[in-house]
Amino acid sequence: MDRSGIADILDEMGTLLELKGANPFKSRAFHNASRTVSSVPEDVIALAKSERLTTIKGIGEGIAKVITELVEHGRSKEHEELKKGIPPGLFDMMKIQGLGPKKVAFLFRQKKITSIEKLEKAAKAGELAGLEGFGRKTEQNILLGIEQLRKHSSRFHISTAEKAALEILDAVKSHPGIMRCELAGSLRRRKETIGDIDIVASARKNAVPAIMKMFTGHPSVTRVTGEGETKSSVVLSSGINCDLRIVTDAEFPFAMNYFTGSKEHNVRIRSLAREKGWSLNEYGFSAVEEEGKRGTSKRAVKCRDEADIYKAVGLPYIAPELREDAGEIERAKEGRLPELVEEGDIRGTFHCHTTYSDGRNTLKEMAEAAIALGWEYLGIADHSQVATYANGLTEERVRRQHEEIDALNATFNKFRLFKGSEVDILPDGSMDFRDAVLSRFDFVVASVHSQFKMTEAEMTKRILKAVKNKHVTMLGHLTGRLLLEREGYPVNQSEIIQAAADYGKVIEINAHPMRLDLDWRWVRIAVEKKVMISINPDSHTATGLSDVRYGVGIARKGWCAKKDVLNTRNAKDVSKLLKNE
DNA sequence: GCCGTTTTCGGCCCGACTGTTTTCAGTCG
Repeated sequence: MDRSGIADILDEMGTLLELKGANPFKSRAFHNASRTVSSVPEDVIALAKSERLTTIKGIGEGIAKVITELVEHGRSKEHEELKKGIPPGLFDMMKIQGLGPKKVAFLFRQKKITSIEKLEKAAKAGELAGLEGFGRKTEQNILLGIEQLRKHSSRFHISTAEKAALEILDAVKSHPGIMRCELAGSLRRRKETIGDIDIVASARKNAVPAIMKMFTGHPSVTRVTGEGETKSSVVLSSGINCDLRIVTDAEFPFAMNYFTGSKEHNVRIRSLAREKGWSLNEYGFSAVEEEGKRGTSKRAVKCRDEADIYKAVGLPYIAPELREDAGEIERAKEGRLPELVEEGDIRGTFHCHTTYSDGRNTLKEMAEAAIALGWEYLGIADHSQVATYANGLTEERVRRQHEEIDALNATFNKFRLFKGSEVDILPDGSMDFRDAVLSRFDFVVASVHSQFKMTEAEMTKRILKAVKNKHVTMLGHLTGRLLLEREGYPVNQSEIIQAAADYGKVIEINAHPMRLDLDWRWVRIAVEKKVMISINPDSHTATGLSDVRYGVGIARKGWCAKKDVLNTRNAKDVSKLLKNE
């Protein structure tokens, strides 16, 4: 069993423990271990085989045993024991807003409800109201929750969420009573997909009711699910939940920190605060009352911004993108946080399509858009010949495109177009152009566009062959990770990243918002193995070039420093690097 | 189940909101 399979089982075991009403800290240990397994840079499989799993923080004797069993036999006895008597439908039921493990387990025990369908039937028949802890209101909310679950997938692409968020954020910000107001949550942490939108604001006390009214009455709001003095929740027309929290200005940095999360990061920061004798919540630090020591405890710390909070717990500022409790706190303690790449460091990008294949804009228009962004170069990479569906270029058309690029380059002052191609990796792992043609490009992006239904081993072998091809400089949207509804294909990312390191290849972060398919965890592993990263928008339009920022978000999550990113180099250095030095 | 510069036992982050209750449990983030 591979890493993600192990992570899934551990997570499921955590949920099973919740459903069975086990010690909540025990179930949390499994959920934590699941996250750890999918995010540590070490090779979990190898550690299991050499009995060194417990060297990983958060994996002890018990969970190590489960992982080892999964690696060796593909199944775990303890997992199977836990699953006994728990219908799989209960997991679906827990996805309904307002239904957690306790209520789901209760409904199962009392009413033998084992699926969303049965739950819906019971709720519609009015059989739930009157049960212990259930009333009319809960029954209605369950039906609404089911409806919402069916209508919308529970997560949204960052680009969709950002658009919806900025619209309502601007409206709230415009209220004269607002002092500070920002996006928090996973949107601020720049995750590829967003569960809901969090807005944190500070405001004058007497303006709060009016601001809440303005928020819940915004045209993009379709349903108000909660309205309180400090917090209101709504559902937007796009189906995304959006929360607004209003605090005082002194509390603002604490609220920002708290609601930016991640939850796991917060837990760690709060522990650090505790070690220093403070309790930390979304409003500030307060002294922990020690028994018999009343009044002697230290004074609360005032913080103007988040950096002050980190300073108070003995850490340097940690950028939101890093706050996943994936090693950032240890690094911060050691003063070894990376100096993250910034959007402003980007000097150009690669893997862009034009009207030569399936792009919407001409070479010249793409170049002009890049110049308008202040970039120094742009890498053109239209499709290769086998991609007939995308109007892939024949050898003859490649020649013509190169002539046009040469002519355009002659007209530029301080800008350059690089000649590239997104060449298909054919099912047998060979490339879609002859070596003689490949050698004419400044760079070659190798991508899979066909025969997705291969096994993981077959697909990995196919891509590894391309990695070893000396004309290939860059691997295009390569992990085939399933992101929301998009089709994916299975590959062994570890092996491919290792091969990229061995053969000096560049790995692409596909910045196209619908194709953010390189998980930040893998970016981080690539960075640790010193693989060069390229942030490419896979743009088919001139306006799409600015999508690079989504890739920058993922790069930052993956701990990319400026030096790890190809696009931060000047044109001359890029040329050298792509020529394989 | 995991962890330990006080610890191998006894902690493990914390508050708002909701809907159900009549003082609180469950859920969420």
